Amino acid sequence: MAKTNKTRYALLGVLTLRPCSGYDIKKFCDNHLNYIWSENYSHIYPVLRQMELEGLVTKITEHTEGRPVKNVYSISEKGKAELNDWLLLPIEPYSFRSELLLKIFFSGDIPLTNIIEKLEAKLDSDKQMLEYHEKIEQMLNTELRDRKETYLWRAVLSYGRHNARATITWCEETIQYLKELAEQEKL
Amino acid sequence: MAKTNKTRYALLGVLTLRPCSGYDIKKFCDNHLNYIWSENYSHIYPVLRQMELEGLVTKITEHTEGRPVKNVYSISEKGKAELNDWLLLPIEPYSFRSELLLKIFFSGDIPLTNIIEKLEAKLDSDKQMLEYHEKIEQMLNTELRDRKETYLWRAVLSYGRHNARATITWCEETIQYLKELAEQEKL
DNA sequence: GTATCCATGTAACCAGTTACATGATTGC
DNA sequence: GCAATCATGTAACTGGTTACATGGATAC
Repeated sequence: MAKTNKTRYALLGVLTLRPCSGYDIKKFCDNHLNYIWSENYSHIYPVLRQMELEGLVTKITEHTEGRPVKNVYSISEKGKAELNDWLLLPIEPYSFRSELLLKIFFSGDIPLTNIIEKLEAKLDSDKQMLEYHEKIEQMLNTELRDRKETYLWRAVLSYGRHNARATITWCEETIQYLKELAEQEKL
Repeated sequence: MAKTNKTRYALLGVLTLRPCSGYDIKKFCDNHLNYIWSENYSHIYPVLRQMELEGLVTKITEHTEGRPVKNVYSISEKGKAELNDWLLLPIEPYSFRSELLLKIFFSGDIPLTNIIEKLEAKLDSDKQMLEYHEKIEQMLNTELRDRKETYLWRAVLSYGRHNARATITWCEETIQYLKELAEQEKL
């Protein structure tokens, strides 16, 4: 069997929070799950249709004047059951792949300045990630504070923070280290 | 164009270190790149053959008595050039996905004990990862110490260490936090 | 008048996974 | 006698990406 399709569970998960269109789901992933999960339209729409056929979700088509037609999906009892079964299963082994680390590993003949540039880009993006976490944190303390899942979302957020900080520290250390090496080479 | 095939660069990279068979490459990935990159045979072999056709690698078939035939590949000048071009390019944006975090995010109706189990499994695997890092560290200080790329490998290893430690801390904190919650619920 | 947002999809492609197939040698 | 290692591959599948296609409404 091929790797189980996790997209369906991600979509079902979002639908437990509230009924959504494909467009809403995409927005939710981009705005709230960005640092955990990502999806794109061309995967969301077919999976939603497939799940409708399987009876995991139900569709209602909304017509509003002056707006495009909107297909709003809700999770069914069957869908909830399937999601629950999956949530209980242990985590499948995951093969980590990092283009950045792979490149550095084989960069013996690449100018140090080029490697440093890559590290600085990574540093930037992880700093931005931390700011993004701040925003989510604030949301957890305001509009989302009364949802029963808040404590879990806080835990998930905390993972992102720990790892972003670790990466930032590593970037800074490594940039420093490579810069010192570059200095020595010049002498 | 679909996401560029990074497997070829990983294979080319390994071949810059020494000529290898597909089997050797797989072993190298498992033993040395485990925390950066992974490959499996059914991808390695076709990609090697493809790269041979493109003139990026050359093949020599070794016949040794009492052993299976071994196809040893070496990187060509053209292959080195292609690898180099890729190494110089900036890192492509990467969409992070974590099954563990996704599950936790949607585990509002799942028993806390189940979530804690998953965290303990993650904690274990990251502790093992740290031990594995120790081994590589020792290799860097002994048999690999005279290779010119050692300083880069050290940097890569350091990433793994920083992130494993961050994850371990997060797991411990979160387990603690959930256990306290579970206690409160019992009261 | 231009960019962004809302909204839904199809077509084509391909990277990577799982399962299958084979067989000799070495170490416990 | 059994498991692990050495060694190479094919077949089938599918998840996910990119590119393409459309078009009205709203904000600047």
